[in-house]
Amino acid sequence: MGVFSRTCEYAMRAVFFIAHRTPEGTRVGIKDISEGIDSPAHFLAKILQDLSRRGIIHSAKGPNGGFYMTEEDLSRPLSDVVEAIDGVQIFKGCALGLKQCSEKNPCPLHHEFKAIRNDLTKLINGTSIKSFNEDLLNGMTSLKK
Amino acid sequence: MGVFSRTCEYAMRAVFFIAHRTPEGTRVGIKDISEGIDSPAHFLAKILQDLSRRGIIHSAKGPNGGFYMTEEDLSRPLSDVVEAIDGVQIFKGCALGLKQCSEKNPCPLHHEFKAIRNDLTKLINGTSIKSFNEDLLNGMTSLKK
DNA sequence: ACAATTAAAGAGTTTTATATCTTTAATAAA
DNA sequence: TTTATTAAAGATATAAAACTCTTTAATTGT
Ligand code: SF4
Ligand code: SF4
Repeated sequence: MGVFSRTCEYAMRAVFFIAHRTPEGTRVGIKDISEGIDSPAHFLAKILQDLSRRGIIHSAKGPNGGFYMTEEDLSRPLSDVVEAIDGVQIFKGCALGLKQCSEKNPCPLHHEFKAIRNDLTKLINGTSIKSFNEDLLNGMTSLKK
Repeated sequence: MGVFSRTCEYAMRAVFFIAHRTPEGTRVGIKDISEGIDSPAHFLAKILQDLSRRGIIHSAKGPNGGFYMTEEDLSRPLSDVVEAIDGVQIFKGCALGLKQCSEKNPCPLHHEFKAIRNDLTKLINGTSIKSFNEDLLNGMTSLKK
């Protein structure tokens, strides 16, 4: 596995996809999303239900229903998605899996690892979904496989 | 989970522990190691068997047997351990789990993420087990929980 | 040769992550 | 009010990771 769990990868891709596809109060269905980001539809449904319950994205049932994101949703940092799925371990946890981190008595990887962890936190926490989305709209980036 | 799998965390801790405990041709048994790094003994045995088969550490059966590391073993980068257990995904894989990485058409996280991934690679690949071990011997770092 | 010690190997079990399928509830439009 | 459409929820199923227990093989010292 990479840095994030597969579930979390799907979640992030889906969030970018929804953000990209629902600019003006429109909605996008689970089928479109799962095809657009290449993930199993039913599994992704579970993930989006979870994000929706947490208020990270929004959804509406019925005809013309689907998933969408409000301006407030878009202004959230990507870390909200990651923490909802994978928790904070990736931002706070130890490289060697030790329970207590001591600055006084650190494990061999401590100093460099901490810097890397901080950079990751800064990237994921310090940038809004919207700003990633703007890159997508500018055609600079892509979610296609 | 943190950056590495739990199995990989055990492997790294065990390697540092063995390096620390077998300075002059001595050996250390699975029991001592598993207690020293707080991991399940039989499970760790499997992991060390694997590392031993790959020549990353060495072992000897019988009385006064156990695990040990040669000078050559110690000079290896920690990335050998990580790659043996978790593979190269962590160093090469995409944040969003996309299959093909395109510099031309990158995913939204690409640029910053790549930098972080490179830093991690540099840390794990660019430093020998011995040098971590020297920190341990100097009492600067610890594996105790 | 024999007994003791140690890792290696084999064969599970348990837990967690990932994935699928079915049924229900909400909404909208006719 | 009925039908179509959509997400939510529930119930499993499958696969992978983590862990345990038992047996075997190698080595040492007596
Ligand atoms: S010493 Fe550093 S790497 Fe180790 S657990 Fe603490 S913060 Fe994490
Ligand atoms: S675009 Fe960047 S983050 Fe995305 S898969 Fe490629 S290298 Fe990884």
